[in-house]
Amino acid sequence: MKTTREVAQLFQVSSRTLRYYEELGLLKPARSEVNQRLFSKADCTRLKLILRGKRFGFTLEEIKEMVLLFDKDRTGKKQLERTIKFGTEKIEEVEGKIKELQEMKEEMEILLLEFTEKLDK
Amino acid sequence: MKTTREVAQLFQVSSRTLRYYEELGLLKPARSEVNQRLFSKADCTRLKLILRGKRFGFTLEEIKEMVLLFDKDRTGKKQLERTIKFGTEKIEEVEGKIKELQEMKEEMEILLLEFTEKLDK
DNA sequence: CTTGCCTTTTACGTTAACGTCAATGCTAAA
DNA sequence: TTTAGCATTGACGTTAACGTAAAAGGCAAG
Repeated sequence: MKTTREVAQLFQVSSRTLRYYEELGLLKPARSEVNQRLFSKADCTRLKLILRGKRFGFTLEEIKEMVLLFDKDRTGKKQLERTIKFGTEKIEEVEGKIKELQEMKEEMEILLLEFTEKLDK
Repeated sequence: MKTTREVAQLFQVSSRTLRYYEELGLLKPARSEVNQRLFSKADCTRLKLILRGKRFGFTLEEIKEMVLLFDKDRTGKKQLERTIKFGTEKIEEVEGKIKELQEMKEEMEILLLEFTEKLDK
């Protein structure tokens, strides 16, 4: 169990950010006897997911949607089917992003090559 | 040469957004005799780059930096070298993002598999 | 010519994602 | 016991990226 300060340092975010994520229902750290936040390993994993989502331009609302869907124990068949559908969609989105990034990379490499040639001659 | 409305529709952004990008120096469309914006093919290409950057969570400031660097004719050797260094860094960033996305995809696929198995039995 | 639809600039409004500050409280050290 | 160093909850401030409304003008149709 880690304190706010520890987690903040570990992930390079402010304590305010952690409180904000809790406010939005993205994190639910336990509390000590004196009401201090205690982050479990699961909380840290979740935070990692949140920060990764952010790095790819997802909003916190979108991230919440994803985290909550993949988090809860989906028992009912209907629920399970919806989760699977959602997951499949998200995976396709990610695939699309990967393709786009690869295009981007190639274009940048071509540009870079041109510049390098200019430099060489 | 396309008008604001045409470009806006084509890229699914508002006219305000186009004006805002011009305000920031990201776009520099020509003007007609009656002072209306005219977007060349180059402007459209640039807009495409901007929107792609946004989709990956870059801020408009970062995008501006990239667009301007890759845009201008870099003549001086020093300038060229700096551009190449910057470009190399950016490509590495993109590579990192691709890797991370692939990890993300794999994790999601594992999760999905678990859910699917639950459903099957 | 005037009505309607487009554009322009100016300027204030809005929302997400925090930053920052104040007031309060526990507690370990001096 | 007082001082210092943490954490807590409000609550107001800030910034990026636009939205939106107002005022003015071009121009083609009726």
